[in-house]
Order: sequence, then structure tokens, then C-alpha cells
Amino acid sequence: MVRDRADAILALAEMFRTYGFESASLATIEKHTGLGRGSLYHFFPGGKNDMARAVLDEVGAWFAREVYAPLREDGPPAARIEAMFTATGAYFRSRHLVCLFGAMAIGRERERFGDEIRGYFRDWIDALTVPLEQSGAREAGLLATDVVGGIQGALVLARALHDDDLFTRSLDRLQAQVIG
Amino acid sequence: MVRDRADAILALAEMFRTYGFESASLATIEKHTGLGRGSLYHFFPGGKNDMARAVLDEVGAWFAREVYAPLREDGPPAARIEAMFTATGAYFRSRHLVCLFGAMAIGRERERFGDEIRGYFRDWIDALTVPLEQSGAREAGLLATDVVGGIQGALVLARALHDDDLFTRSLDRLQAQVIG
DNA sequence: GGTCCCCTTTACCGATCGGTACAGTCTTTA
DNA sequence: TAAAGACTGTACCGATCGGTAAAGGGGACC
Repeated sequence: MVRDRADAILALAEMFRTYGFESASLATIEKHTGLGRGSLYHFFPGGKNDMARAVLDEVGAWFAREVYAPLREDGPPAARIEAMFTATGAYFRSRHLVCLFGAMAIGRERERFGDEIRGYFRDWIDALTVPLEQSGAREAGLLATDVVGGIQGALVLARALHDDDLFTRSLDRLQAQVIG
Repeated sequence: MVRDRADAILALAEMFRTYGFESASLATIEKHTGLGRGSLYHFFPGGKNDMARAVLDEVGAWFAREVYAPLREDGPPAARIEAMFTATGAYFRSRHLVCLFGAMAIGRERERFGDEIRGYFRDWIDALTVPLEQSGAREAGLLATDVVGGIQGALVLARALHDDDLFTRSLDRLQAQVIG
């Protein structure tokens, strides 16, 4: 089960997606991670704040590595954009259609983690702008904003309507909209 | 200040937008509404659950009256769609760019208020589908889904980036996309 | 004036909150 | 084998949580 800090971070991320950051109590965290209070405060001396920061770091690093960096690589822009949709689609589908940064942006956590949230979306939009521009799109920056926003909206709507396929099909339409 | 139940509901809605439903404590609610605990439980015998349901009812009724119904009226479809963007844009801009239903869809409140959340978005999409279809759009239902999702995404992104104008401009682009 | 009813105030409840303290148990290293 | 450091279990802390009980205030109506 949970063996070290890295494992704990993954379990915490899953928890925060399910319960939300503020509503995830330490008792619930203990139960879901299998870690006692002493262990939790050993790995995260700052308590829940440290846990959230570690989770956001992990997720942010994943996106930087698996999404943002590939968007800037060489090769056909359309293929890179398609890879982004594939990667992010699979990511959120296997994570209850919750984007932790998006959820925190909507809630009060925005005050505490504003910089991390802003950085996540800024980096995503900036990275997506690159291949869009290379593929000859006018206003690539605005288009990238609409695509990232469209993905976030699809998450909200799919969760609201309990319709996982809606998310998949929305992403398909977004993709078709930017690459023929 | 808060004189009756209707006033209280407006104050509660403002509170839930700021703090989120689960994180808004009764102490905070007392302070923001100016109502004592006895008064709150007099107006809302079921506690926070009743408060949330009353708030969702009020918001839902507002959208039904000010957004969904006008979308189904007579007249030029494009004008009705434009009116929807104007009304919802002004609504969310004056409410901290938070959609209570969207926020609850992302969070754990979805379990408790799933029917209300689902109804809100279903009604919105269904109503928007009408003028889109009348204006000759192919796949009007899917287009309506994308527009409603786009608005939700714009809310998330604008809050994440602390950029109110981003919300306005995103809505402008969405509008231009569906009505020339 | 008396009586009802809507609303409010206040005190209180057990449960749970996030966090701390600290002794104890492993595993690693010398 | 001994010491050290990484990790864990448990008891505990004051504060706050959502909710309840009951007495009192203040008009409206008879």
C-alpha cells in the first residue's frame, strides 16, 4: 500500500479529488492512506497545507513532463496537439473527471494556492499556443485559452450530468475544431 | 439588512459562492447574514441542507425566468442567444465568477444535490438548443453543450488567472462562434 | 387586556476538527 | 553491538463543528 512519501502523495491526490481539500479531514486521510497521524506529520510537517502543496507539485510536474514539454517538441504540430488531447483525456478520465487546479480555482483554496493555480493554467496555455501558432492559427493564444477553458468546462459538465462520454466527445469536438 | 427568508437566501448564496457550501460554517453564516442561530433554524429547519436547497431553488428559478424562458420566446434566434450571453455574463460578473451549480458539480456536494445540478444544466442546454436549431445549426444540441461548457470553462479559467476580462472576452468569442 | 404566533437570544450539547507531544519500534550505519 | 535516525502509534489539546432546547420579545388579532 502506501510505503513512502511519493506513495502518500498519490493517495492524497486521489483523496483531494474525491473530498476536496478543505473537506478532507485528517481522520479521512488516515483511513485512505493507511498512515497514522504521526507518519503523516513526519512526511508533511506543515500538515494539510504541506500535503496540498506536495500534491499540486506532483500534478504540476506530471503535466509539465507529459503535456507541456511534448507540445513544444519538434514534429507535426497537429500530432502534438492530438497527443495533448489523448494524454489529458486519459488523465482526467481515470481521475473522476476532476482537475485539482480547476477545483481550487473555483473554491476558497484559490487564495492559498493562487500562484500554483495560475502557473498551471498559464503554462498549459503557453505550451499549447506554440503548436497552434506553428500550424498557422490566427490568434493562437486566444485559441489556446478557449481550448484549455473548453476542457475545464467539459469536466464540469460531464460531472454535473454524470456522463463520462460527454467529456470524451467534447474533447473530440475541441480537437476537431483546432486540427482539421 | 436581512429582514426575511428571501433576504436570507440572497445572503446565503453570496456566502456559498465565497466559501463553498461545506466550508461555510454556521458561525460564518451568522456573521454574514446578521441572523442568530435561532433565526436561521427558524427559516431553515433542516439546517445547512435546507439553506443550500433554498439557494439552489432561487438561482434555478432566476435562470429559468431570465435565461431559459427568453431563449424559447418568439423573435430572431440570434437576438435571443445574444440576450443569453448578456444576461449570464452580467450575472456571473457580479457574483465573483462563481457558478454554484458548477462548483457543486466539481465537489462532493454533487452527491447530495445531484438532481438539482443535473436539472440546471440540462434545462440550460435544452433551452439553448431551441434557438440554435431555429437558426439552422447542425447538431444544435451538441453545440449548445459546447457553449454551456465553454461558459463554465471560462469561469474556471478567469478565476484561476484572476482575470475578469478573460471571462468577458471568452463569452464574446463563444457568441461570435454561434451567431455570426 | 389577553393571547397567540413569528422571530430572536442565549446557553448548551456531543462530535469532530487540525495539530502537538512523545514514547516506542523499526532499519540503517558504523 | 551500539548508536542514530527514520518512521509509527497513541493519547491528548483547545477550538470549532452542526444542531438542539427553551425562555423571552414584540406585534397582530380577538
